[in-house]
Amino acid sequence: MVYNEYSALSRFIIKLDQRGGLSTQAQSALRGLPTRARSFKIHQDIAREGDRPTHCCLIATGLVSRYRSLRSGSRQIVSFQIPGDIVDLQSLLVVVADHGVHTHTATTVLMIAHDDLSNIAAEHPDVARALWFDTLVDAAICREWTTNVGRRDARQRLAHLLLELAVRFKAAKLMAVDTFELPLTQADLADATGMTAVHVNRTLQWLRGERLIRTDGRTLTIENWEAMRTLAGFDTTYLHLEGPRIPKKDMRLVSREAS
Amino acid sequence: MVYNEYSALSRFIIKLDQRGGLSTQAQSALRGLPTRARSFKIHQDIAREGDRPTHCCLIATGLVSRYRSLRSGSRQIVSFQIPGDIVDLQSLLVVVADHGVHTHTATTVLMIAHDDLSNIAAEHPDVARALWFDTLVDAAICREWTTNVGRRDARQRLAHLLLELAVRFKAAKLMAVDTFELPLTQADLADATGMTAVHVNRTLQWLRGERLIRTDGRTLTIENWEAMRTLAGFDTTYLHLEGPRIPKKDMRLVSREAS
DNA sequence: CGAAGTTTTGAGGACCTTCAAAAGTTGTGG
DNA sequence: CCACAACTTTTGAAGGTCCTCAAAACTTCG
Repeated sequence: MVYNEYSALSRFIIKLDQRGGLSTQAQSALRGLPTRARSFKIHQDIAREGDRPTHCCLIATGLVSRYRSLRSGSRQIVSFQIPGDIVDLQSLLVVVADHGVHTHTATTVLMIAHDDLSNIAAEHPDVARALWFDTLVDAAICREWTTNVGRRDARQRLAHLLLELAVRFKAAKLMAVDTFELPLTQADLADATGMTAVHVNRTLQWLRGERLIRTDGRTLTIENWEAMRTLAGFDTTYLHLEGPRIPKKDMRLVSREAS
Repeated sequence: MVYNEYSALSRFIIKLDQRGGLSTQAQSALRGLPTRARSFKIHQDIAREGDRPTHCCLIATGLVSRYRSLRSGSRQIVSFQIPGDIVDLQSLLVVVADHGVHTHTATTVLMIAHDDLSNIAAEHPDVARALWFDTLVDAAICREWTTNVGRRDARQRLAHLLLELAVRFKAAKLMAVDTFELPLTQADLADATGMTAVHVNRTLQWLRGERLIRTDGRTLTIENWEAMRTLAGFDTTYLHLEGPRIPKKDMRLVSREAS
């Protein structure tokens, strides 16, 4: 998987466009965004709790997680972000980060200054709407995670997480057929599902034994989608892949003065 | 606690204003919003999963929760909303609701048509920003809940939830001193913390025994804030009570054409 | 090739659940 | 205003899921 900066920005624009329909002006404005590429090694923190960032990070390549850490030393991963996602879009409005951002692979991001993004959102109502929608999907995924951790047992939890990642990779065209690279350790999966690494190990063995998944190194294959979906109670609605509600033409979220 | 419609809308406007500073024009525009009051009995569903709502609901009086229900019959509450909160602000952009809304007391809400709210957001950038910020705080609270359910034990979980509610009630000026009405059953607390009602009961007894809280019917008193905070690892940052980052004056999230 | 990290396995135990029933509270209709 | 039903809280006992600790096997990487 190789991406250059152009395709990273493109991926982002395509995602926004699929979701809400971006005007061609908005698209070219986004393409003109000043960005600065930055590389991170594996297992680095892109941001820390308490930071007051001035830039948003668009993931070009790699996999990152957002996490909260507790005084006890334990960690809860609250989301994964894949190429085309903006990490910390919320930082546009929220001053102080309430969570950290961690790389799970070598990662390149495009840094976009808050001011630049604000300006484009100001000039292009459809961009503002698309960005807002993005944060709403983020929230919906988070609600699903709360449900996952709160009310499902270990097997269901893990199955649900793996299905979510598979569906998101598919939607982002990062995955062919049923197999994808999942560069997460069992400890990472544990931090995302509220389990221990040991129990993740045993649960994965069970999923493999039931022929629901197959693993080969860091490659994961969903062997039996239907059984996985049934087991996990997985329903893609919460990912809101269908895009936002479009206001009637004269009811734009944001309108220019006259018109 | 008695509220009329006027104070409900006021409460909402005050909250937005505290958070971001609303222009006086924006405030009066919001005050002029056409609303329709609607009453719900206790234990009713204001909305269901799969709904496609056309209105947002501003809570005037009462306590409601948003929840997801699983095929297994269990339920996960993903947030509580109190007077001055808008439930389903996300429905402005997200077509199909991924969760239900349930009343825990008799509740009155002000229904605000999506179109009306969109229009005001379109004309007043500071309103659009305030609404967006509101959804971001919602997401931040959800991340904290995921962490709570995923990585804290029963005592910490329950303490954390009670502290959050106490702090939010205080911020909304719905609570004097350390005592407030909490019209939730132990089963409700269980659904919010991912526990069983039985274990909530035992955990509450422990909290009472340690003199951390006191209960009298549906009245809850935080007896020892400091010990509760330490126990739960509670830090108010995630509630973002300080309000949003304000873009530089010519860098508004949304700008009128000329200016 | 050695060191560090990851996966796997085992054993014991803790936390929390489940089931069941009693005690207490609230709400409703006669 | 009492009686009764429905709900909520409380208690007990038994058991299962998941955790902790520990160590071995395996993999990755410099």
